[in-house]
Amino acid sequence: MASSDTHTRPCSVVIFRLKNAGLRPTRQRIALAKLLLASDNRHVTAEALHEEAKSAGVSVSLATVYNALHQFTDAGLMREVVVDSGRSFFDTNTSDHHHFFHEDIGRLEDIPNDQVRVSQLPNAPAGTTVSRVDVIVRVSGLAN
Amino acid sequence: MASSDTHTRPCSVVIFRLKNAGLRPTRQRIALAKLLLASDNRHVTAEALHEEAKSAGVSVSLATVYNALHQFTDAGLMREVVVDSGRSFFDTNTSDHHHFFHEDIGRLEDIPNDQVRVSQLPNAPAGTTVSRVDVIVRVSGLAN
DNA sequence: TTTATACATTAGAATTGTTCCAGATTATTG
DNA sequence: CAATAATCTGGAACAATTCTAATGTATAAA
Repeated sequence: MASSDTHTRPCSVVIFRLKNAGLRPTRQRIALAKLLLASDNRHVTAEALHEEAKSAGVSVSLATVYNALHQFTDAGLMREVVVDSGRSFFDTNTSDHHHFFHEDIGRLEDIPNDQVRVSQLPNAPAGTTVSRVDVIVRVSGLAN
Repeated sequence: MASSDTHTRPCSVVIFRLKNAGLRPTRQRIALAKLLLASDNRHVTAEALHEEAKSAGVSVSLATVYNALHQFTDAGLMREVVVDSGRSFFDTNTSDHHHFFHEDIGRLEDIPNDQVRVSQLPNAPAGTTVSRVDVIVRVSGLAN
């Protein structure tokens, strides 16, 4: 039947991605990956994803959401962005890019790649290597 | 006597700075300000400053350390830097500058002002204004 | 000075975000 | 299908931070 097809196809893509990353395609991981990896500019906290899953009718524990986010991150399917001490954001865009952080509403937004240029960087301190350079443009509503 | 002078002078500077910021120069705030504001490149967490105060023989509660750090920050005497979800760093350097973050030891280090140039920045999203641009160069030891 | 008052400090309780755990479940392999 | 290894789960444990209500202290006014 047709409706089965519509469901099967995106699922298999997600399953392939998970297997490819060395992760067993379990019900929970498939559901979370479907929510997340459909778009390449999602920025979620664990809590928010947990809520989203629940309201999508998927039953997952919060611990599993944390596990999955870290596993996806370790596998290179997502990355973690630190903008707020107190909670972690996970970003489905794994390409080299930077962020706006809306301080008043606590929301992250990608900055289009060509709109930030860091033309000079220091050498890494002796004995270290650079693992990443983050540019965070903190913005707040005009009202503030 | 001479030794009294040596103690009195820096104290009065700190008291002046506190009063100037609209903060009552209490025993606790004076002690913390002395520890912090002597140097313009200190990066502390609340816990670390609390320990430091204790081992300097100053009795302050952790809650007061948190209060003082936030008040100093609000008054523009320090600023908060977010590099690690899970704890906050406070920086005594209030001038425009950026940071190295040593991921393996959890230490922050100022990047000399002239060693980072952000030559292109995006416009702030409609309805917002930029409150700050942070460049964080994450480094880790060669061993990793 | 003293006194009145507003502001600060404190210890410990409460909250928040996250990780840990031990037992139940499920995907995979043969 | 059975065996096994990985995964999931709810709740306890944890760490950083904030809150609270009682106590203490700086300041300004008398």
